[in-house]
Amino acid sequence: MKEKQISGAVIARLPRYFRFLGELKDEGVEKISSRELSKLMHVTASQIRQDLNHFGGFGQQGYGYNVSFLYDEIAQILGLDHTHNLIVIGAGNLGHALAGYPNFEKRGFLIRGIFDINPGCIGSQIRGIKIRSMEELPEFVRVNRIDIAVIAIPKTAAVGVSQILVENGIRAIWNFSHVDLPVPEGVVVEDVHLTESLLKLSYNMTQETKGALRG
Amino acid sequence: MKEKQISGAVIARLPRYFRFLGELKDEGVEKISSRELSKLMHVTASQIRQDLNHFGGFGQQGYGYNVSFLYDEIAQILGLDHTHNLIVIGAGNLGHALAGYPNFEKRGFLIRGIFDINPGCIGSQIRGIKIRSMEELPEFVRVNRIDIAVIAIPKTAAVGVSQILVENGIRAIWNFSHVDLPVPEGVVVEDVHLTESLLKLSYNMTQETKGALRG
DNA sequence: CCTGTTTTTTATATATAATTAACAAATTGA
DNA sequence: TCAATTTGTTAATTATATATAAAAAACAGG
Repeated sequence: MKEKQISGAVIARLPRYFRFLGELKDEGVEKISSRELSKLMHVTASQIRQDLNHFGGFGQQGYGYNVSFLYDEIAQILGLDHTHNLIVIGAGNLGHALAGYPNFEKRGFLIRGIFDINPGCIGSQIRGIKIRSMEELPEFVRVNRIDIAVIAIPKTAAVGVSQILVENGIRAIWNFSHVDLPVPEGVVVEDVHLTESLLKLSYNMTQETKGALRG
Repeated sequence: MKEKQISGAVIARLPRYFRFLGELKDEGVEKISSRELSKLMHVTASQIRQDLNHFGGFGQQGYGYNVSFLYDEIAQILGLDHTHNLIVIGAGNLGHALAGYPNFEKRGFLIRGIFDINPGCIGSQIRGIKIRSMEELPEFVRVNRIDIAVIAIPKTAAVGVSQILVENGIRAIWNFSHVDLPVPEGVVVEDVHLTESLLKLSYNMTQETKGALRG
């Protein structure tokens, strides 16, 4: 009954476990111990065991973890046991790239629509999905029961659009705009701030250079 | 003389401070206290003060922080006081989007070349930058003193390309492929694994739904 | 079909790291 | 001059990661 709060750090590692297990599964590996997996992933075996134990005892003493079973369990934990309805806001370069990425569909994230303000591109298609005008957005989200919206528009427009989305029942926003979106309790936001990622890279590179100069 | 090791968590927050300070600067704000900034950024004032103090005493008691000065200081810490030479590997949807993003150039990240294996697109241009064949890559990196390579190609090719890059003196890789790149000491990698980000979003959304069902 | 040894998980304890709180010292501005 | 601010820094708290100990299962050999 009581909720065990799982830390964000653990959650953030889960998709990586999932990726490695998927690869092992594809290679036909049947079982793996935390020690073997730790060598593969370059994390401690202790951390792997503790992370997985937050969600249940998936392993067996003396045996290890069954790759296929663990893979399926993590898929369920990540919410991949059913499909999700997605829309992409913004048909610029980035929106185009995201809408055209086939791997998302493989995981059950189905792109139902693309929206843009530019009249020049409205009506054209990306991978068979029509680009619609922003005026259609509110009704489309409600009628098609859209779960997730991908925001790939400039920051000046992003906050306003996110409000419209929230008002019409969106449950999650994958935010690529350079702004922190204010959303009410219950709506989930995952930020991908590419510029910030590049700046982090720049910092680390600069530090390496300094280190090299010192010897 | 001795190196104070600054934690990754602090580094990861630095670009966000930089973003907010940039916005304040644009709005003409001259000074700000850690308390005001904390309200704006939704972090504790204590954390702001402690984070900034890792790099130096930029503030003044009774006054706060000078926005413009602090902005410039962080820019320097992030390595933005000089330009960087970039190349993009992969002229697919994502490579296209990244190569076409004007904000990177504004921050001093200059895209010097784009590379692809597809003969169909070699020779064409993105924002005036020619797409070249992969055979030209090694020499191009050396001759043009490329600092950073953006990897936007499938994982099957990514490891091989990263080795070529390292051999020719690349110092940092911004990795969008779904694989962990093995690089030697001194070469920096920043991963942007979009699928993993989406899975994290999916998990958090799933949890919210469960929470709502319980009431 | 046991049995002892090895493997490996799970549970627990310890160590490390990160965040928040507290406060003295400095500065401002009336 | 003095009260109100606000930093830099030290201390306390909380969170996270690692190491250790205990329990369970597997397996080889008789």
